Amino acid sequence: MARAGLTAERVTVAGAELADEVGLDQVTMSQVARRLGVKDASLYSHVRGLDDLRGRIALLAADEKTIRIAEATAGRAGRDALVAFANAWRDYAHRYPGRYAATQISIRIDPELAAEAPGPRRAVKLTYGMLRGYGLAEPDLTDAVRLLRSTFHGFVALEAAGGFAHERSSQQSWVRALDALHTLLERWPPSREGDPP
Amino acid sequence: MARAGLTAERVTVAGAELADEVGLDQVTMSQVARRLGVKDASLYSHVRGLDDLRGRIALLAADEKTIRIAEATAGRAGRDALVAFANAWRDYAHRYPGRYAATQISIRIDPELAAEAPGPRRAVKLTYGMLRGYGLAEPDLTDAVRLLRSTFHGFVALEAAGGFAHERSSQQSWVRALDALHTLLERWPPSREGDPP
DNA sequence: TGGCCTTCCTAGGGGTATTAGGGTGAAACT
DNA sequence: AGTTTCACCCTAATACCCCTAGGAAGGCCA
Repeated sequence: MARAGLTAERVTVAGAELADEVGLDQVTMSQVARRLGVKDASLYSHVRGLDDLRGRIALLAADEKTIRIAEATAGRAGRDALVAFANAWRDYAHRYPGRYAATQISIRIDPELAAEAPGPRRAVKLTYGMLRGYGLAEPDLTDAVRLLRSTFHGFVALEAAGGFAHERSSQQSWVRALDALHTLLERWPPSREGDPP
Repeated sequence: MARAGLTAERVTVAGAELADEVGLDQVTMSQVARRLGVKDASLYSHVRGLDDLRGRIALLAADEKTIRIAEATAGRAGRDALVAFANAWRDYAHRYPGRYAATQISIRIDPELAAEAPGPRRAVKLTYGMLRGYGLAEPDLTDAVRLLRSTFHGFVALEAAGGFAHERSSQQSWVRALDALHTLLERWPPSREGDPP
């Protein structure tokens, strides 16, 4: 009997492809095994179980997305960097919807596994770096990073959920949202009275 | 044998409660049936299946959330309305995490069922109404509505996923995000060159 | 060649979704 | 009151899924 040559990474990639094709919640051990030409029990030598597989898909996606963003923003600053960052984010979500959905479940990933993945940490650094040109200082910087991530994620999540009716294309709203965020970052409002540090 | 007195709505509510307790993806026909003291096959007289149940939970959540927002924003305008709107949204997501998660799957809900639910339509109206005081005209109005919804949803989604580390409380970032959105709405940037309507 | 580890298999237990069909309560009609 | 009707809930059966346990067989090294 020929060996299939499985490995944790190959199983993860097969799961990620399946997630993009049929949705993350349709990713099952049986389907992944079928795609790899193997019985489902064989996967358990490489992956602890379904939750572990989903966690690995999430970390794979986080790494891939971070790399795309890093390439897109390299050598850019200010508005250019913001637009490149945001478009790379959205492109990834559109192109790999299943993988992207996996990134939303980060709460219950094996910490040991997550510690090795550079994606999330690097993503945070990238976002801070992108904002360098706007001259924000802590804690405004952290607040701005969180606002941007929220808006980017929220936009693509609502797009994926069909939350935007078709009167106006979501592409146009996206461009205008980036305009708005850029001007917002240029004139970040000072903290109002009564906000303790 | 005593009748359990099931109905589509009671099944939906049981599913919603279960979703809040154990997570939406742990909501199963068997668990819901157990909670209602009934065999799982009995549920199929009231609900078409698991997907249908999830769709009903989503519509229930949309209605509930819209009502909370409507109550919170009644009689308010400008910044007050914005803050009340956003806090009602976030409170709902925190208090009913399973129901809230259900609202993200709106893409595959039975259209016939969705047509009867007033929640989504009313939510859109509410958002437009809240922005009335800022003096925006179409298509900026639609773009602003989408930006706000994206940010609100993205923030609570990232909070739920554990996306915000604990250096700075997410509550503080939330307050500052609302500040930022308010000033942004007051000075909505004009459309840049080359944006066709 | 012989031993050993890894890989993949078969077998099986337990859970879930869904359909088909039957019995029984309770209200409605005569 | 007796009967009919219908909605409700059940049992039974099929098919899929996750996961564990234990066995056979390929590849590596001595």
